[in-house]
Amino acid sequence: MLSRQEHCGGTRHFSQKSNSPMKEHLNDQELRRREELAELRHMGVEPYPYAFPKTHHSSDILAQFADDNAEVFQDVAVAGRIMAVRRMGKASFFHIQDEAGRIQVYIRKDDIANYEEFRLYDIGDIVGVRGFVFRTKMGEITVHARELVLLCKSLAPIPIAKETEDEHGNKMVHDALADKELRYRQRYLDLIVNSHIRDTFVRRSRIITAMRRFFDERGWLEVETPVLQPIYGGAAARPFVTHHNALDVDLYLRIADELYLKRLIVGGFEGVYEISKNFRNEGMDRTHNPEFTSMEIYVAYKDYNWMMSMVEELFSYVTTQVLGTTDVKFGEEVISFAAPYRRISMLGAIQERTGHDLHGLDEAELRRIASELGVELDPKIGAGKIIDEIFTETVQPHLIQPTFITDYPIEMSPLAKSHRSEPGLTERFELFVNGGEIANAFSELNDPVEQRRRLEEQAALRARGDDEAMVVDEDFLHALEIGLPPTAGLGVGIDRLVMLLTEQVSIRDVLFFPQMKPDK
RNA sequence: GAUCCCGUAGCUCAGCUGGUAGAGCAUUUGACUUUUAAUCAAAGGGCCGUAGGUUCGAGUCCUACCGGGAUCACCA
Repeated sequence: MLSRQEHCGGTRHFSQKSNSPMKEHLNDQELRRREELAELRHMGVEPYPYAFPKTHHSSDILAQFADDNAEVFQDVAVAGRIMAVRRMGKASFFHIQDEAGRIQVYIRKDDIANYEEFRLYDIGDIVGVRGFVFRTKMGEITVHARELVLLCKSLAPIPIAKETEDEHGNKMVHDALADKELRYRQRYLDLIVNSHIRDTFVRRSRIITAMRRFFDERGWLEVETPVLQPIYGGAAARPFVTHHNALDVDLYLRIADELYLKRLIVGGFEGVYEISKNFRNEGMDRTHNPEFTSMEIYVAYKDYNWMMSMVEELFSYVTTQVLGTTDVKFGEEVISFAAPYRRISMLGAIQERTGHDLHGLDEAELRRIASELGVELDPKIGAGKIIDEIFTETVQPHLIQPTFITDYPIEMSPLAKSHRSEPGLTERFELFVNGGEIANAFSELNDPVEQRRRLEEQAALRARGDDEAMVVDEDFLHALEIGLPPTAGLGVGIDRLVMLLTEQVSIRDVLFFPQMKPDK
């Protein structure tokens, strides 16, 4: 027996793990586990074997086992991470956790050849168990082990959360890993210890899968376009810059897919979509991560009216597929994604909410109304942005149920087609849900002369110091000169959609690995 | 970028107007062949985020910095 009490030397704070290959100081638990590892090897046990033929998930057994069908479960093999151990001398119970949940295992010295080995196992180790299923006298469905195999010796301790129920059946969690920084930095630990957060990410995956299926069924093609771009475009945002050594040129990480996808419509595809990471070099907060996922789709021969109907179908489909209903609970609200959604123009929505008709007003008049409404304005912004500010302050927070806001000022929408009947506006809509924007779409501007003029206006803004204004992309303009058919385009912020459908208020809770400052 | 709050054992946290660092769980040793927050007995474990300062004396007070969280600003 090793004398494990002799190790009371250096300890290391749990959160200060460095990436260096050599750990300078091991705490007592880490030292002990290394000694156990050596002892296991000395006993001839391979602590890192190659495979284990498991037959069941924990949930399969718990769902299907009944006392009168016990013979069906005479020979099961389960595997997972040890999460709790109760040793009673010559017999022990422990729980293992697999992808689907937890199940209890019972081992007895009489039944297991390597019972002695078990004293060298720890919480966190991964084991395989072969045996039969039974119900303990306390009523818990349990695997009675005939064979116990170590599959992975864990060298670093994991925080142990214990869950109990009070007399009312309310679950209480003790000693959970609650520190958000640790949870984000070591998401693998978070997933082990707070296994319910897995559900958010499973749902995220299903949302994206449902979207793909919806598009694929309609014959639209999933495509990939460059992440590294010589000229960035398609949105108003600051980019990340990187450098290609062989070409000796700076490249930008994409801020949007838009301009490349439209090139593909020029090339003859009639429906293309892309689900991809975009990168914006801006602030981080509850709703912004520097890299985020968006879905953009472009369909030829359609306009934004068609696109609104498509979005209604899409979100009805996705919510039904993923949640089984179009009614989505979010906090106190129940949001209905059943079609149709309300459609109202931006100016109409402002008039409805404030009583002010902003049609045809000049900048001075708009500023007067803004200050009357208590909306603070940057003195540099023009008429279009003033309208947007008024909208954002007075209308947007009230848009809880899905609402299409249509017909945005032309200055804010350099890639959208001018409105067919409303001067100064574009055929653009955004979909607002629960006070936030989750989709943005337009009838795409395909007049190459007008597009050039609009991009040159952006360039002028840029020259005056607006570093988010767009850059003139000559190749994109050339593509438009070749000819883009009438096209409707849509972008959906996937992370925000996932937040909405998983009842999360922080983007960090729908990203496995949110951006963090480097750990020191 | 601004403001506020937080940083004490592996985890969750207590530590009052400054006076020798605490609890529960986890860990170690012993007992225990149907336990389940297992139980019972004993034990080990702290650069009190970092660096200065005030003080006879700082986990506690002051300053700066680092890290985190929240709110606001920015960001379609």
